[in-house]
Amino acid sequence: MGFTKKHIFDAQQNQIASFTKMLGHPARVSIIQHISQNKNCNCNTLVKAIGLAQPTISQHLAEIRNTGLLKQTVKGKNLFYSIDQDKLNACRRVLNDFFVKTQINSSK
Amino acid sequence: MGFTKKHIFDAQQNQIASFTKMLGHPARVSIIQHISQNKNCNCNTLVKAIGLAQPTISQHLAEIRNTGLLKQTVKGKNLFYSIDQDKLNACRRVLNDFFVKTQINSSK
DNA sequence: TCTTTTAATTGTGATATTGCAATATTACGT
DNA sequence: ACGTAATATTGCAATATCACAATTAAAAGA
Repeated sequence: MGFTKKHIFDAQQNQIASFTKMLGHPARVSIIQHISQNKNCNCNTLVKAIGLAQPTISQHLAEIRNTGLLKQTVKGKNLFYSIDQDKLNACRRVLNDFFVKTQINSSK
Repeated sequence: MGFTKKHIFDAQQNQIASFTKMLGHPARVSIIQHISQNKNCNCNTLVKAIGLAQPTISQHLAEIRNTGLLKQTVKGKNLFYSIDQDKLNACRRVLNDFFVKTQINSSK
């Protein structure tokens, strides 16, 4: 087959999987960390800092962007990225809820 | 290429990516939820509850097991799974640390 | 011993992901 | 208009993932 059978799972399970799948690559973890720690972080900055080719970084950025975690600001030739804190908090809450439920019920 | 260049990232980034990658499939999210909510949960239970074929469930279980998140108890013919709470807590702390750092520094 | 149950393993086809070179696009500077 | 810088897109090869049928392995019960 090769594709995930998403339809047999509920919305919350797919949401958790979607966010963690996006985080499931060290380059994307690193990109998010860089953006959160540096103002005026653009694609070139990330290419130099991380050491992957420009198309590769651009592609990872697109995947992060697709989850809604990034905000963009155009300044001249540059496209600066920042983290959408509301979206990040929402993801954090969903994951936290998952952890809480996975812990409480297991103590029965 | 096709493979991840893990060596250019640090241990923490790879650890976050490794755990979230494991969580990045709704079947594995569902399996973990089932195990945490039911005592005496075995492979067959999960096959019936989730609706994927036995080898598929077994394979997902193996991926979760490889991150160290599962404990096993043999009772007769059955192999019951439970969540390793220490491991889960460790993953939770690492992820929480990631969230905190991603939020605090972005407010500068 | 033979059958049944439980679960892991193997093999395979389909699809997705990773990474990059080459190219295209867009906008700024001259 | 032209050159340059920044980034996205395209195309491609290598590898990984997903799902399952068939098989194997191990243990329980008759």
